Amino acid sequence: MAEAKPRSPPDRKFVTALSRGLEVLRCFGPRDRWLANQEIARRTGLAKPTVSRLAYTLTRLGYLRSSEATSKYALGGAAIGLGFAALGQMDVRRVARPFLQELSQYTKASVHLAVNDRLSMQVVDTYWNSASFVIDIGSRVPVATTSLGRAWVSSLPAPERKRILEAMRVARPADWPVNRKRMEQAFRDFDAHGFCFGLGDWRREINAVAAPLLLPDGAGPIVVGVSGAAFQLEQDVLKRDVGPRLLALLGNVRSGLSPDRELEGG
Amino acid sequence: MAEAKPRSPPDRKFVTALSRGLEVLRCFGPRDRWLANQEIARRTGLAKPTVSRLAYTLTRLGYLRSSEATSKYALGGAAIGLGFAALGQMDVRRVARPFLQELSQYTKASVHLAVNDRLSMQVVDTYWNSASFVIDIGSRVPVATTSLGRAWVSSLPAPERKRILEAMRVARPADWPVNRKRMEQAFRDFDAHGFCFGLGDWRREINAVAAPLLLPDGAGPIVVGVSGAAFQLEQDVLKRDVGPRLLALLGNVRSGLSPDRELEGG
DNA sequence: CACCTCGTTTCGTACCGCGAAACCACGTGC
DNA sequence: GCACGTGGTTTCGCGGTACGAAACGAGGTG
Repeated sequence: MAEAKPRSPPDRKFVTALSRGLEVLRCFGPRDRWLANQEIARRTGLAKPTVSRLAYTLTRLGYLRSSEATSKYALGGAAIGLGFAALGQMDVRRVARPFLQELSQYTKASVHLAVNDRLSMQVVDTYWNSASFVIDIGSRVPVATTSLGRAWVSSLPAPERKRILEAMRVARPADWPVNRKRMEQAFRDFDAHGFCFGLGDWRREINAVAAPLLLPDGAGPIVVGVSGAAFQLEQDVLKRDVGPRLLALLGNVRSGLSPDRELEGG
Repeated sequence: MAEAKPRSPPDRKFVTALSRGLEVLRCFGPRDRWLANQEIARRTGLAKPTVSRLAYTLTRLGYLRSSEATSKYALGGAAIGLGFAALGQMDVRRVARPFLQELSQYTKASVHLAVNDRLSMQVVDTYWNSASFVIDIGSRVPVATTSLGRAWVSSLPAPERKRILEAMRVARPADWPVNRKRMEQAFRDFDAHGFCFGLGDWRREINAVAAPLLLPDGAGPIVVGVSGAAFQLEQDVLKRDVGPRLLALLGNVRSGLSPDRELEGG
């Protein structure tokens, strides 16, 4: 939704129909598997017939599938294919794997690799050893209240940083005062140490530390984080042991990516 | 102006611009990370300015990102987000995990969970213990030459089966004679045992067995497969030990999914 | 049956997206 | 320096596409 500017858009390059179709796909969060036409219309702010046509198109292309009993849609196989095509191109994952595994073993905690998507961090790799608590691949966690998210925001240049904070404020005005305070603390942490903390404010009893990895290929920053039971990962441990190890890991990963084969699609 | 339109079907419901935009995204295979405007135009058969506009739109929405040096695009974070949103709704994965892990341990081989996307099988979960060869999450393998693909085709009703085979024939005419023979053998295997084999014809020295899991939620069949070194997983072992265990596993998974909470979105 | 609710189809019109051609921006050879 | 080649973007008028109000249809309920 939003973006509804029927009068003013001098942006002749922007293809509205495409944008709307993708907006329909975006409706499907992890929470809602089946959405009715009307619900999609409500969420996107589009007219019913429009949704009907877009959904029809998406279904024909395999991005949606419709329940037999009709009138409900769910994400289809093509959507998965698309996401994994994107995932497969992140050779960071391949390079980082052994390091992440090792760190996971050492810390006896979970190690995550995440990318940003709007106001969420999308976990694209997970390693754990005996942790009872697992953020699975595919999980999404909020930017605002996790170390993963804070590390990501911290790594952005000032203007983008500001845009994100503004978006956060608008999205959850009630939480903004506390979020803002925590975020500013995160910036200080990042400047001082190079990593950010998450101390029980996403989930009680879960502490975490995370740091961004900037790649030279123009992609958004990737974030690596360690999380585990608070009694095991006290802030002091995170700051003095886990955090520095995390930074060392990032250095290893960075040099593991051959620095000269950029933009080579082959 | 009266009369007919000789060209496209009068499918007033189909939104062309959306379809084209998604076609652009589809260009990006695992092979090609960066695509130039022209290359996209070539692959999709669209006119250059059209591609330019679609790419612009997709970039603004986060589905693509453009290299600094301009003129090249790669898949962006939103694409990943979309795929994982779809993935997160497959609670099969959650339920199946312990069983898959156990089977992986028992067989000392890799165990995969895959869904179909056109002529590929998309691996959405992987378990391995000490296997040297790993098909990672996100890998795609061909339908035609793998046990995963064969099991999937075997599970389809006759008409769809036919359609897929036809698509396979068109896509790779040269390989069709041998593929057809193998596929027919796969159908016989499936009828006889309930699973299909892959014996070194995708990768030498890799044997595999796979079986489909049909879920009551109207989704396409999901496929579970075991693969490993040929000398460890001889066909006889696959047929007499691993295969039956695989079927038992599917039974467990199926009953693990509470059979009555269908179509219930959040 | 009348009366909901929700999804799809119709249909005329506004306007959106299309693509030939012009326009740029870089490289490259001479 | 210039012509030339290549590859991407912008212009702009036209055709037809996608939009959405309203009509239609399909289930469900009293």
